[in-house]
Amino acid sequence: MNAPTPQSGRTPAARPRRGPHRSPEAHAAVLEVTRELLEEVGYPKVTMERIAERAGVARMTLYRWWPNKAAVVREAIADRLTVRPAPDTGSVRDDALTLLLDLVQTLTLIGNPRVMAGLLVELGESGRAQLRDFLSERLEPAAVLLRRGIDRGELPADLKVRAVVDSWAGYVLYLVMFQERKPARRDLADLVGLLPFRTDGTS
Amino acid sequence: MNAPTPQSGRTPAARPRRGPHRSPEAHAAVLEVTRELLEEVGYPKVTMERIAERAGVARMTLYRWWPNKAAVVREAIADRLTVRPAPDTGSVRDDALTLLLDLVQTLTLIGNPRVMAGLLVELGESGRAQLRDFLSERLEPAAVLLRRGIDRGELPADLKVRAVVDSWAGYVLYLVMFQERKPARRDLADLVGLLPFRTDGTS
DNA sequence: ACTAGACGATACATACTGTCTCGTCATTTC
DNA sequence: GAAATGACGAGACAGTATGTATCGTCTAGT
Repeated sequence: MNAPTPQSGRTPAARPRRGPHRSPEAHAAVLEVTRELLEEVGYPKVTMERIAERAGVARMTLYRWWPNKAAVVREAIADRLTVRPAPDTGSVRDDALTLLLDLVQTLTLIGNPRVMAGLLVELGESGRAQLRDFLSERLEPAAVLLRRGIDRGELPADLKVRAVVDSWAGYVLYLVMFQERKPARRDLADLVGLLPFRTDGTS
Repeated sequence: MNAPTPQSGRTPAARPRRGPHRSPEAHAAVLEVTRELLEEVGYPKVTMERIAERAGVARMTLYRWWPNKAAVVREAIADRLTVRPAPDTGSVRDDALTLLLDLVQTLTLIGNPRVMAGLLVELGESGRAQLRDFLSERLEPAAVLLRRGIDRGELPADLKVRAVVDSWAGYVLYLVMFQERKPARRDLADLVGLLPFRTDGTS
């Protein structure tokens, strides 16, 4: 979502500096510990104090690098999320399943209610916009995949790609966040099976 | 979700009591003000102090009737949610659209990120279970509607009802909560249009 | 050797939560 | 009416969180 080092700003050529540098171990430890704590005790009970203690740093050090708790949490999650291109094995049915399984993996972390809820709460307007963009970006490969299916004649030309993609995203988020259930391969296959394939309507 | 008066407990015959009674106006005002504040400033900034101030009661009065802030918020939202049966005009396509439009209305309140996020955060394990049950209950009519369609032959017998319902719920929640966009009638019609109607495959 | 600066420790102001106590006053029953 | 019941407001309080400021120390680069 955004830069890993909030303060460094622009230092394109990495001009060497005097004195000691920011400890990379501490940085990584903080993010790791934050993720652990989020899952263990839930957002409200993740305090700067607790993070500092378990990461083995002073609380001041946290405030030195992050403006507030929300920023720490945001970065802790952000550096675990990547976008992958849509697979292309020739079968929309198979590729869609692969893509959805992958999406489940991503959203199982971000969608964990203990994690996501805290984010949504503290994130404020701009943070929510970031999240929105992240999700959209993360879903683009699904749209690509569907359009490819249309081009190849596997799917009807008038398929509402947007509707399908949004319903897929919603499906996964709904199960993970609200039903707190990780959809199985079978569930996802059912979901894909709803698509109006031109060859052989049902499985 | 639960009882409107947390403390009254069991008083089946409403045995008359001496002295003054709990002010119904104050009670209603608190809930109303809480809803207002949730939308205005978001969960974290909704404090007991602010609620009390705007509702024109003492902070103590809040703690007299609710154990904590989460309880106030929960009740404030709960008394705005109801379950309605599935419509039945004879056409699954039309009925589904009606039902989805109605679902959007409900989830636009509960799904407002400012509201929902706070709930998820503070609600804890049991609260999330309540929410889960509420959503499931709220979605049951959709399943009924689809099964009716299958019985009447409008939809194939092997339709994965569960998958459709969950994807509908997810779709609406995703748009409302994450994209912060209220789906239009058109969008919902597209969604319904994805169903594999036996008569006339596409719209 | 010198020095910038990262880090830890500590103290601090502020804010919110939730508890407690007390005095006042409206309501309901006798 | 009169008395009792208890809802309410006001304020004090402890506990805990956030976020800021200051200082001394120690270390990695020049």
